[in-house]
Amino acid sequence: MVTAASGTKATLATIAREAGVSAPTVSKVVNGRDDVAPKTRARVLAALEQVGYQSPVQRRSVADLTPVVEVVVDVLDSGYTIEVLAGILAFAASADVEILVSVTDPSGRPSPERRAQRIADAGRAGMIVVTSAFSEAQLHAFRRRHIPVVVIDPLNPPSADVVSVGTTNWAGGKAATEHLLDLGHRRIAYIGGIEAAECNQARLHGYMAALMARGLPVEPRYIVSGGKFRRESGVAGFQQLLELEQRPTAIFAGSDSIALGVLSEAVRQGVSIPRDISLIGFDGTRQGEESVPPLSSVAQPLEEMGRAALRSVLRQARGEVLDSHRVELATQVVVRGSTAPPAGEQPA
Amino acid sequence: MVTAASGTKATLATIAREAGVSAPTVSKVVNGRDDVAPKTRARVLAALEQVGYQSPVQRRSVADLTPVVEVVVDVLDSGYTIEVLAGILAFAASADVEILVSVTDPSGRPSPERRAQRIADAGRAGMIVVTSAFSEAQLHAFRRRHIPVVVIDPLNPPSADVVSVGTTNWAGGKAATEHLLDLGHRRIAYIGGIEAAECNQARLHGYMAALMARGLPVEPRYIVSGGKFRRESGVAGFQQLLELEQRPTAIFAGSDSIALGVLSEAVRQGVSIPRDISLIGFDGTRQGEESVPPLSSVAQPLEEMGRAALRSVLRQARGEVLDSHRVELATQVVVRGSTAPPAGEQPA
DNA sequence: GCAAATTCTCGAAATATTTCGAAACAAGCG
DNA sequence: CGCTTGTTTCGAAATATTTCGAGAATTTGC
Repeated sequence: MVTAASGTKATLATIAREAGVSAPTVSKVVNGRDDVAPKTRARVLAALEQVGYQSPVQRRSVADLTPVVEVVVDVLDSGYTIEVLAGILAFAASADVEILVSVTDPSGRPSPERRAQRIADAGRAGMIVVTSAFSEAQLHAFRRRHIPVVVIDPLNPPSADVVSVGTTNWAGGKAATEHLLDLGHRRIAYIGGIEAAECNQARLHGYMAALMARGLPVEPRYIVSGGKFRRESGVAGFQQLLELEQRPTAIFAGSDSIALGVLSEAVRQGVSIPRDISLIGFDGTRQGEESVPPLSSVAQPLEEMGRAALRSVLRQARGEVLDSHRVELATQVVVRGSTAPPAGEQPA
Repeated sequence: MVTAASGTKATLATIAREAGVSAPTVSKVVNGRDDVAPKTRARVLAALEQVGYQSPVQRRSVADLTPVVEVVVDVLDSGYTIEVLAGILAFAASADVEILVSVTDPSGRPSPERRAQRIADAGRAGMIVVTSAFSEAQLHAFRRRHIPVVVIDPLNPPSADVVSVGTTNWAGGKAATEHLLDLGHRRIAYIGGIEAAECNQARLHGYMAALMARGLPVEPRYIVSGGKFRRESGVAGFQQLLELEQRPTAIFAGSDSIALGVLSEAVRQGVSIPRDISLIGFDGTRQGEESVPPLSSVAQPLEEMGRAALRSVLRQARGEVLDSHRVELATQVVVRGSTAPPAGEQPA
């Protein structure tokens, strides 16, 4: 992209001559006005690309203004999102960046296309997408405008050229299941979140891998999925599991929110946790820590993820080359009060 | 400020002639460049004032760009803050406003003065301060620049000319206490948050008013305070109350976070809630709703408060006159599972 | 199918901003 | 006090953006 401007600096007029249009038209393209025909726009864009032009306002804005990074979240009521956000904000304060939070309107009111357009036009230094599905096309639109994007725990499998931050979901799922196996459990259920989500798949497969490694069968009736990563999924999933002839003795929930749903439904049904059924969540949120009994969980370094994401965005904005397009932080099984050996058995 | 431009529209050149400088100089003043001598700047500013000039970028930015409102929070880990923020974001999405969140750095790194300066310069449409203490001087700085500010649940008592949104803390404190009294409790404790905070004082006085109205004495040993509105305060406060010779039979906690701290410490100490001790919180957060047992609480319409604050900011930004500088939304006692008649007694 | 109305494109002219260098002023030094 | 050097302030010229109107393209109305 670095074009050695041979002698003369690139000005609007240069581009205009190159593209065979007037200077105002080039200005309009650069500033994203919409009164330019697509064909003309393309021609100007090509010329722009060739010469590597930067408008003075652009030059200034990267230098002076404190950069603004837009964070897009889907819902704000999960402990997960909040802790990631807290990590981002903490790092932002020390890095002298401002954070603009927006919620993906489920109704998709400002159409995704327009959204992308606006974020780009508003001169954001970058964007962090938290657990939301963003189409490949949209992400591409940002890349074309050189706006760095980092996706945290992408729902869609991270394509090679999107930077993403996540955790070792597969390893975490395996570790959680192994923890339950080590306690002596053999009938272990998995209650998942959004079925197609990359992280859900990884956790589920980690769970299956752990079972298979011990020569245990994977029982489809013990795998519940189809909801979201939310309380209600836990409530519903637990009810479903209770109806089985042979109940599981332990449950691995795909998120802490789901686990908390299981927990409250268990209390309602008179099932004691961990005496009757052991329960382990995923995320390691503060909410899980504070429940009664405190929730065993696969802790993700949520705040660290937020920090890592923002750090990566800022690096990209500064034009540094990243070592890797995918950062995976380690998960860790945290044993608290919701897991115990199955009734009447000793740990293996 | 409305000056009838006689015939000719105001352009930079007009101002320049008026002030006896060149057009570029006027441009620099308008755009806040710093290579203009203070004296010259003043002269230009005066001419600008006279004619009432608005630069085209200004004209555009007020019309086109979606306004940005800055939300300043102190911590992001309380359910309170999050729900207020959710309310703000929900309303923002429908009102086509963007929300910039910043956390008040406890170290106060970018000095408050500079912060105010920057927020003003960055062209924010307004600002919402959540439960943070902002000095009168700072708020005044914003008012001078015509940037609307709304404070949610101010720590300092709201001065007459600052717009604030809050709830009926006194009435809520009274209602919570009355609920416990109605159940038959007579020894009722109060665990407060930040002692000097306006809302804490109001809740405490509501509590005292309810006791006094029934002819009951206010026992200082039943009033614990000095912490923050956080879990730890509940843990510590509960421990302190347990050491009393005559334990209270009911506790009114100054916030849900505090109540959750009490709850977990009670479990640890083997005290059953509500059988041994009744507990009621304040805020009505989702976290309280989801605890075991679910927490009785004085519900504040948190999301509604966020919405109300943003609505008020936008109204002010539009130049509308507000009916009132203080909005108080009603609280409501929500009885869930953590309150019951005292052991061995019947409700009155 | 054609004229009228509307919308879309684009560039000339008007306006605004940036760059850059030249005065004006200030400070250090022999 | 002259001279150099550095800094500030300002405007001419260069560059960029906006406005606005005229033609082209498209839709609408009949």
